[in-house]
Amino acid sequence: MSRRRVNNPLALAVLSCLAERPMHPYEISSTLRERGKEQSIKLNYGSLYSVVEALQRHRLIEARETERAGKRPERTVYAITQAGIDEFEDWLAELLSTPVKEYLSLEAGLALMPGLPPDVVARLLGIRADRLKVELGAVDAMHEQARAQGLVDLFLVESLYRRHMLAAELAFIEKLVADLRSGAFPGVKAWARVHELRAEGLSMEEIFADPVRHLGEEGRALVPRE
Amino acid sequence: MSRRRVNNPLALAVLSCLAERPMHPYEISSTLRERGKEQSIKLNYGSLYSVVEALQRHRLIEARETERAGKRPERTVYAITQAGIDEFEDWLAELLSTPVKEYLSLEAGLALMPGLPPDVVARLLGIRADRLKVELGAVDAMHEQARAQGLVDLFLVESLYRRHMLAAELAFIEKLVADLRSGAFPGVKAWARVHELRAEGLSMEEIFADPVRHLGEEGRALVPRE
DNA sequence: GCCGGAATACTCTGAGCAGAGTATTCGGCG
DNA sequence: CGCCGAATACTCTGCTCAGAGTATTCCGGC
Repeated sequence: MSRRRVNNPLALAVLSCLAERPMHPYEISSTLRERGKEQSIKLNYGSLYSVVEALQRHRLIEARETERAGKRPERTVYAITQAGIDEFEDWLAELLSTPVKEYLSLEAGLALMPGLPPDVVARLLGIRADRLKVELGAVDAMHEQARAQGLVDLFLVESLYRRHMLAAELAFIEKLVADLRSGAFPGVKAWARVHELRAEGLSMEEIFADPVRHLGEEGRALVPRE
Repeated sequence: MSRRRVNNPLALAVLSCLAERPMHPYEISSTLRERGKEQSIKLNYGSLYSVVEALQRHRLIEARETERAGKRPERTVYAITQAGIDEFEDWLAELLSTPVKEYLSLEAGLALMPGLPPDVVARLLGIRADRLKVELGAVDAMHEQARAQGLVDLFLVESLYRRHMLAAELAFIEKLVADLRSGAFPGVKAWARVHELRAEGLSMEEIFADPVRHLGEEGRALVPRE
């Protein structure tokens, strides 16, 4: 089991809404959406209702009343408990203070990148760089609009963080693509050669049985010592 | 349903191993571990075996033989199919070329950060910065050791990416902490005041019914126009 | 030669969660 | 005044996957 009884970050968002005032689940979802929090916290109804149920089971929130406006379906209004407030503050503090290992999809991609030839990888990463630029443009436009509407940085800080990380990724990718294209990336020749040989029908075992013969001096570097 | 029949990145890693040569599941896990890929791709046995089963169901891999060495339990050796090779290349290409929205835990934390008073947030983020520095040191030490053992960048690239992103996060956090502490962060006074008032028993509604009275001129900025 | 710990090689279980589906009601437009 | 689409407000289903548990075997030390 993970540290928290309810692990989904959406539960933290629910607690943060209910810390302001009692609400019913759909109102929680609308509030989060209005404030743009669904950009940072994945929100879907399936999860929302099961998360609310789980929070109630653990007495972090409690049902207040079931009201009905007009002929609309019944809605249960929930309020946060003292235990819920404590959990919210403790959880949020942990989130801010403690880095956790996150498995980024690009990290997986880079880890397996030798599975494609270097020129293909360079082309694909080039495409990624272009797409990142488009995304950055969209984020910037959104920020400008938000500021024009008088929104302060306090409510944009998560988006500013996102922008910062996107820009960092772009910088890394552009450097990597440049090195792959220029040949400055060490071992790129041998890496390309491996794919040529495999296309000719050689197996990995055959190639690495005598790397220097098949790949040249650079091939030696592909085989870790010890 | 998501685009891939088998969605777990671990499945991609399995395909990448079997693209080299047939293996049995436990050998796949050892191979990934040896190469340090479990730093970038979450690997646990429960997932591994269900992922292998799913890949087989979709004819991306197929069972070759069940062998037994000595009295060890039976092991099923799997080989990749042509469909599996196609899926591997297509999937990897997508991973490299197409950014996907990932929900970072810090992004969630920052989005909900107004739920704690600014001085507390600054302290917590300061702790995070310290921890990030420790992590960066560990990654650097690991890289030095890997290079000393003759490992080329090709097999470290995902770790270099990770390092780059950690450093970027650190830079963002340090700037943010400095702005919070110096008061350069817009709205920080009003934000602190909201928490004081709440501690005195006022509700959010009461405070925001007349923000300028409770929070001063700065309070106006906390209420978005329109 | 026997004991303990590491390595080998999985299996089981159940909670969580995503995505799709459903039913109702409101508001605006022709 | 009737229709259509958007908004409201959920419910259901099934699959994934994490974590813990299990059994065997090898190996090194005493």
